[in-house]
Amino acid sequence: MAPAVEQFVLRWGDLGGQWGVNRSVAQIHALLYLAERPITAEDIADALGMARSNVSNSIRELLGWKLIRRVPVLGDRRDHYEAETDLWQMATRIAQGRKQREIDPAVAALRHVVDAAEDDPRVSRVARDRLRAMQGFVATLDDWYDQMLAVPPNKIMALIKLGSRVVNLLSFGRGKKGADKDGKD
Amino acid sequence: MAPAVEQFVLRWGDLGGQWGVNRSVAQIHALLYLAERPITAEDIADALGMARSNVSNSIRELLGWKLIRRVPVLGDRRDHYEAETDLWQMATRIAQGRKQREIDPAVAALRHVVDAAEDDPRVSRVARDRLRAMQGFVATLDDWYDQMLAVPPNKIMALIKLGSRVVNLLSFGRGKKGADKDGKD
DNA sequence: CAGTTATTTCTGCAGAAAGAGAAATCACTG
DNA sequence: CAGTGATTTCTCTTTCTGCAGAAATAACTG
Repeated sequence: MAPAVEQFVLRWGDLGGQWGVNRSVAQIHALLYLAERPITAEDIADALGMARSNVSNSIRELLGWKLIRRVPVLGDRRDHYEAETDLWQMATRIAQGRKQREIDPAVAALRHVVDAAEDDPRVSRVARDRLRAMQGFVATLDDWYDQMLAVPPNKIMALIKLGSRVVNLLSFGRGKKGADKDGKD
Repeated sequence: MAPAVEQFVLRWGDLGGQWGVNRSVAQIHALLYLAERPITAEDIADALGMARSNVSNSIRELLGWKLIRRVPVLGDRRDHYEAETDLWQMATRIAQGRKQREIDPAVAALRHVVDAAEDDPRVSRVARDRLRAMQGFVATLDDWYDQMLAVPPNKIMALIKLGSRVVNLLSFGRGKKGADKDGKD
């Protein structure tokens, strides 16, 4: 394996660790992302020096995230895998997964807490207000997140390319300071 | 401590754990967020049942993220702390912190890997292309992130309230399907 | 300068998580 | 039904991380 590829695999694996994805999973994903053609589980285990079982479990997780897919290869009974290479698809799927697994439960928990606080006279007025504020805020973000995930990738890309200029293109460019016209507000 | 408050502290603490913030830090933050008035490190240790030293370290971290601040109290030599209660400030500071600590290193690492790949004949054409694509993608997102953090909170809020309708308000609403006018594309 | 309060650093412990490998089970093919 | 590949489950080991507490240091006050 070329040093650069190896580096990428290692870095990506490490990165995954920081983001709550386990290292093996991230490494396998990295390897498949750079692979020219579909490869088998055994090849993966071989290339990365990890146990077959570990590869099997990790593949299962990656399939769950829809970041890789199984592809049949003529004349070979073994399963081969290839990665999703459309980066927007990738990003979207990761974002969806994280939202479902982390954000949604948080929102639910928060709602529950706020409900409990409403009925409790021992909770100060200040605390109650802050809880409500937090709940509203999170709900707003959550809603936004959903909407953005529903917008087709190419349009999102256009939005991003616009960057902060989007602010000026819309009506609320009428802020106090008049002349910040170059995306640097 | 009222049950609802305790619940919030616990939930928030737990949530922090999932996001790479350690539990004590998140709990202290939750407690301060709901507090009516500035409180001392000792009170915190007391309320949450953790060691003074632990509180001291956690406070230091929270100060680093600028999520809480020190405030003097008349007639009391001890230090008191209060939380930032503006949720947009909070979100912005967390986002900035995470970017600095996680995204930026990743971008740098990726750039490094791409450079290495360019000079290496052992790296296949496909792999090289994919690395470049990844690098470009991440750089774009990184740039966007920076720009958004620079936009004042109230404008961001306006954008978010618009949600996916923002797409239609801008010129590239001329997609194939004509009539999706209610934010549900 | 003595006494009090805060911070900081270091060390050790405990719990959680990750990964590896063995073995059992399942599925398919000829 | 024998043989091969794949998945799944279980357990063991190892590694990490969080947290507590002790001790050293620093800052301030009367």
